[in-house]
Amino acid sequence: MAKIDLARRAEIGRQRRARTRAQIVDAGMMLLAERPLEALTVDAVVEAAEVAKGTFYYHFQSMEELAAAVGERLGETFDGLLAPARLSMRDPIARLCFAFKQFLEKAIADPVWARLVIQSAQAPSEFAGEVRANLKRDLTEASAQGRLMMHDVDLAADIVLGIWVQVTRGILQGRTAADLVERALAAVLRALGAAPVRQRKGNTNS
Amino acid sequence: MAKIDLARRAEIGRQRRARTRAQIVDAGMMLLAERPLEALTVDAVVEAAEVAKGTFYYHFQSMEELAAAVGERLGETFDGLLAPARLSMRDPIARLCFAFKQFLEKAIADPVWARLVIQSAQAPSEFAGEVRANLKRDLTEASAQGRLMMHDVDLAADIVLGIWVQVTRGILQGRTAADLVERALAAVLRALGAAPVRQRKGNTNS
DNA sequence: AGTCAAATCGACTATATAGTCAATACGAGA
DNA sequence: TCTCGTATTGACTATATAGTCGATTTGACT
Repeated sequence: MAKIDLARRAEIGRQRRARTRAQIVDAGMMLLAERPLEALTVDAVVEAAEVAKGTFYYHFQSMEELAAAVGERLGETFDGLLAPARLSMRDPIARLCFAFKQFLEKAIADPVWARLVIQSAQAPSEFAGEVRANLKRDLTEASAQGRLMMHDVDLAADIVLGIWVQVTRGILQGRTAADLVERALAAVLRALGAAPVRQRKGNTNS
Repeated sequence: MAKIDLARRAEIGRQRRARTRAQIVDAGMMLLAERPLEALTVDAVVEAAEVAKGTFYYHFQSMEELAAAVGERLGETFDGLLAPARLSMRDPIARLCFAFKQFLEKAIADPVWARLVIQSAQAPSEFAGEVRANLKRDLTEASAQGRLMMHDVDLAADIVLGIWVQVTRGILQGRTAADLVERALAAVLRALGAAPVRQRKGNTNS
């Protein structure tokens, strides 16, 4: 008899499971920040996560699956960084500027995050694709408003991404001059042929 | 006695040795174009080069040493691409434009080369440092002539390199619009705040 | 304290990779 | 054809890594 509540059991399990899984993903983030996926071993992950090998395979089928989980977590940090922009900014160029600054400032404040971003930017991952898609959306909108000198949106996206990634690399190597973020942003806007965001009726943020 | 000419013997050996070594470096270039050094195995190299494992270790102490040799070869292709510029162009911005165009056109024509360049641009290798140093030299000279809106040479270098690398990535993914190279170059010059090279007395190329 | 399903553990087998070395092949000159 | 210094070979050992699975622990609930 003893009709135990199985659903409850499962719920408890899910919580414990989530904690351990998070440990493994944390370790994965740390390690993927310093070496590419192909060079990362399961043994290294389980040692860093302080977990047995079997536990890894209980949570993930392969390293690729872990990498996907790390990518998802990274995507969440992006969403967190950009949340204010989505709410209040209607101007596509203002959004672009805000995101660019946020990303560079985050990179300055959190080198592990920066390294992870750069590693992820290498391979065409799901995460990289999403960033690019959002960027292209803003650029297309700005272009439609006649605010850009460039009309090849793909090229424009490559220019923004390229400068972003390379400046982030520079930050990791200690090239952090005064006003770096503002200067880099100004260069991006010049490259795009976009005037710095001016106050227009109801277009900029609050 | 039979006083055999030992120097001659060594010379013969050196020739055979050089052939085999070149085979291994070729294989290394091919493989390093598709995966990072940390993910490359000696077995994979010797299989691709069609030599025995012992032969690899007879020529190189480690994979790192092979990577260095590949880097050197890559550097030679750079020199070859830029040779015309060194001879005739006194204008630093003209040199920069020429190099930028050469590199992108080479990337379009030779995807393996492009992949290898991008992989090498990742880690701060000796090769990457040299490209950066040359670029900074030209940018410093241009800045001294008052031809640049930017005065942070490191940032300027990051902008040029970033756009170059990202556009090259785009090329590898099939984003090769018409006039891509010219448009990308124009964007770089706008970002730097440099007017397109105009004919000045004795400053441009022949 | 006892129960039990879920989660965790770590020893174990398979395979892959690094690095070594004695044996062999090569080839120009004697 | 034979010699001999040099280059090449591939089998071999040792180590690292992937992936499995039965044993063990955990913790809410009874």
